[in-house]
Amino acid sequence: MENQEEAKKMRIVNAAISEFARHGYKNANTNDIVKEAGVSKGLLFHYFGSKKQLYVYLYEYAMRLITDAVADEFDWEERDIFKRWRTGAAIKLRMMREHGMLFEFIIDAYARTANEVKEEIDTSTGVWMAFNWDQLMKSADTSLFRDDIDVGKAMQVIWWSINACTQKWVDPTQNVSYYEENYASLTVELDAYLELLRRVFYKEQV
Amino acid sequence: MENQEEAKKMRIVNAAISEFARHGYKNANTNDIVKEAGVSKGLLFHYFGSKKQLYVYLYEYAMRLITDAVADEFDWEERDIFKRWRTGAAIKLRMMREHGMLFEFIIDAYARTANEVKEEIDTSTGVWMAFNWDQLMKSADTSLFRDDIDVGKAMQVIWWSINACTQKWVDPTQNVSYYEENYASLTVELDAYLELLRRVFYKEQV
DNA sequence: TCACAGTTGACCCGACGGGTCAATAGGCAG
DNA sequence: CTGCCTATTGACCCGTCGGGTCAACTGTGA
Repeated sequence: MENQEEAKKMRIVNAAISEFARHGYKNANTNDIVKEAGVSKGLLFHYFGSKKQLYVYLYEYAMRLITDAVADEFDWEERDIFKRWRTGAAIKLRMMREHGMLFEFIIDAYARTANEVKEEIDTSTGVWMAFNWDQLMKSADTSLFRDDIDVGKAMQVIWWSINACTQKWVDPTQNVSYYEENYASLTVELDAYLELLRRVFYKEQV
Repeated sequence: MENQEEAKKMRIVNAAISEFARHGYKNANTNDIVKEAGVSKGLLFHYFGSKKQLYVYLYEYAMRLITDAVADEFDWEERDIFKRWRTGAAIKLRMMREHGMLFEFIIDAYARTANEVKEEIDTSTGVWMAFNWDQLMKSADTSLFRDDIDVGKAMQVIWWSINACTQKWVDPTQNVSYYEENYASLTVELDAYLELLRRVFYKEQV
C-alpha cells in the first residue's frame, strides 16, 4: 500500500523534526527518532540514506510548508501593523498546532546548526526567509501611532510580545493534542495583548 | 604562590561557566574548558575531581554571586515598578558584564539540565530563587497605571521587553571586552524602552 | 643537589550512535 | 500450499568522542 509507506515516512519526518528541533543536528539521535516514530532503524536509512540527507529533506520540507502558508494567507496590502502582525502570528500559531516544533526546527537550522550542514542547505532560501520576515516590519502605516513615542521601539515591543506569547506555548514535553486544546485560548490571549498595545501605542481614537 | 593557584582556578571556573552555559551539562567538553582556560587537563581534575563535582561547585558559586548582588543592591521598599525593575535589570547587566554567561548557566542549570545532575544540586536553592524572582512582580504599586488597561498584562510586556533587551546582548562568540564596550549603550537603550513603556502605561502626569 | 608541590598531556577504555545486512514477515500469484 | 518478492526488522559493527589517569617534568627553595 502506498498510503502505508507514506504514513510511515511521515511518522519519521515528524519525529525527526521534533528531535532535531530539541537537540540540534549533531546531538539528535537517530535511535530516538525511530523509537518515537515507532519504526525500525533500518527503515529510516532505507528511506533517507543518511542522517544528513534526512536533515536536508526536512529542511526543504519545512521551508516549503512555511513559504506556502505565508503565500496563501498573508495580506501584503494591509498597512495597519497590528492587523498585519495578527495575521503573521495566526500563521505561526496554526503551523505550530499542525506541525509541532516546525518553527523551532527551522530557526535552529538557519541560525545555530547551520555550520554543521551549511554546505547542504541552500543558504539562499534562508536569506529569502529573512527578507520576508523583514517585510513584516517595513512598509507599515506609522501615522496611527502616538506622536510622542518612538515608533521603532514601539514596534520592537510588539514584536517581543508576540514572540513571548507564542513561545511560551512551546513545550517539548507535550504532544500534539496539547497544542490542539490550547490553540483557542492562546489566540484569545494573544489578541488581548495586541489590543492592549494598540490602545497604548495608537493615538486616541476620536 | 597562593594567587597563582587561585588565578588558574578562576580561569577554569570562567571557562567552565561559559562552556556549560553554551552546551548544557552533558554536551560540555572538558577538553574545550581546559583549552579555553589555558591549563592542562590534569589540573582541572586535580582541583575539581570530576566533571560533575565541577558542575556542582559552579552552581553554588553562581548562586552565591547572584544572591549577594541582589541582597546588596535591590531595594525591596521601592514600590514604583519601573524603578524596581530598572534596578533588577541593572544588576543583571552588571553581572553579565563581570561574569560573562553566568545567567545563561544558572538558568540552564535550573531549567534544562537539572535532570542530569538533579540529585547533586540543591533544588531548594532553585525554589528560593524563583520565589525571589516572584517578589519582583508582586507588591508593586498599581495605582500609577492607566485605569483602562490590564496591569498584569502590562507588567508582562515590561518583563518581556527587559528580557529581550538584555538577551540580545548575549553573544557566545564575543569575549569579555565586547560586554565592557557595549555596557553603557545598552544601559541607555534599556532606559529608553522603560521610559517609553512608562509613558504609555502610566496615567498622564498632571 | 635534593625534595616536593604544582602541573603537564599522552594515553586508556568504556559509552555512544551512525550505519549495515542477513533474516524475517507478510502479501500475492499461480 | 508453495514460491517469490518487497517491506521491514533489530542485533551487530566499528569509528569517534571524551571523562578520567598517572608517570614524568618543571621550577623553586633550602
